[in-house]
Amino acid sequence: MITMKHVEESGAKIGRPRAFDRDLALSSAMLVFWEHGFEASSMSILSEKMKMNAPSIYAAFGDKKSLFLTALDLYTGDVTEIKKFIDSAETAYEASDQLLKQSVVRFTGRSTPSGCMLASSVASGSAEAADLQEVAAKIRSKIEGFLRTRIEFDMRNGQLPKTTDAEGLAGLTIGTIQGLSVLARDGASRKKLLRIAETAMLAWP
Amino acid sequence: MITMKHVEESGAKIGRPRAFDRDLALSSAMLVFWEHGFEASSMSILSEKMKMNAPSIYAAFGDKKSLFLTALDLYTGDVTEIKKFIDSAETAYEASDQLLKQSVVRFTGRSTPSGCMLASSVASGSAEAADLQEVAAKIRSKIEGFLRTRIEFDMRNGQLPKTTDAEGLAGLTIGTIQGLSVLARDGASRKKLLRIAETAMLAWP
DNA sequence: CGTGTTTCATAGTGATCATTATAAAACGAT
DNA sequence: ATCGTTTTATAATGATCACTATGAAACACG
Repeated sequence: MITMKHVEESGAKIGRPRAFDRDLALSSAMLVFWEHGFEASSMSILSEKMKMNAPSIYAAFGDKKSLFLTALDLYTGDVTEIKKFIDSAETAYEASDQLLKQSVVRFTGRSTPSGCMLASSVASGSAEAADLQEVAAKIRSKIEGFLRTRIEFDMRNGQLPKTTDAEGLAGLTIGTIQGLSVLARDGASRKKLLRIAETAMLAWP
Repeated sequence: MITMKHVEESGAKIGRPRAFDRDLALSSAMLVFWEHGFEASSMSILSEKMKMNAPSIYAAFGDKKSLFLTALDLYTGDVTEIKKFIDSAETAYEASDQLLKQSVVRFTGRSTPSGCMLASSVASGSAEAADLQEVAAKIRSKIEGFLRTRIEFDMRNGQLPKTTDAEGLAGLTIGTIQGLSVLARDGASRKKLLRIAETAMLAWP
């Protein structure tokens, strides 16, 4: 165990070299989960798309749930980065507008599945996968909290009226993003979704 | 075959009587699909909740996809009724507002699963279930069309400005409904969702 | 070259999937 | 009571599920 750790830390290669690129394989797994969701993504198709045998996947990423969570991490990125983005925006309005527009762009990428992985991959599922739904819910809740805090900040600073419904606007933004994901998966064009996003911003004072 | 048809038409009972209530069983199936989605709803748990053996289910509803489609029909009801509702409303604004509010109520019912069966049950899935996703998409598209037509009607009648973005508002309404479903499944309260719905209506001119 | 270590590839594990074959049960009609 | 019909219940079908046991392959090091 000690030698193992030492070897890993020094970066020396011992034993048979891996035949896969970890980042690439994880990215492939992300795309599979993104497209088909957690439950409908079988280990066999994951194995195929990741170009890894099942035992290699388990050795590198743990079981299917762990793999999914790691892939979800790759999809969402660091949530504190989102907070930074929201806080560093000119206004809460601008932050929400950008969030919506960037979501639309991401949901309609040509080289990725349609919609939002966070929204669709665990939208429903068996009781055994309920914990994954909670993970997704918590991420949404966090982002909504960031937005709401920023809106309240703007209200105190006079950039938004004191009567603004921070909870309503933050919820609408997150809700609209999730709704845009559904429409994107239905095949709606980027142009149309951008128009819906613009329309949603009309709700702001 | 001729006798069979005749017997069915005349309503006479022949053979062993069924031990299940078709409507009740279908309703139970709907609840299962609503909660867990199409793929995660196994025939074994459907069989349990419907209080029917698998062979009885297949005899009465066909295969799993047919059962799902029949259950989805029960959930959505007659879409032309929705069109009637939209057209008979005072205004397009009122129709959209009512649609949002009724959706929230339905998504947060105490005796039913959270969220929208149309939105969550086929939000993702295997390639073999892609046809079901299309069915859901078409229903959404139809309702969106009804709304858009009504908005354009109001624009011509002067109840809405000529500059109104009918596509944007109709899309926002449908999108928001789908987004509200996600938030409902996350555990958001009816009160909070109603506030988000109200906020969405602020986008109207 | 031989040894230790790690990963690879194959082939399996039992469990569960949707679906169905089989036959007994329960009825109306004869 | 027997027959025809329909539904019941049990048990099985092959396929696929997530996951793993096993052993060969491929490297660094002595």
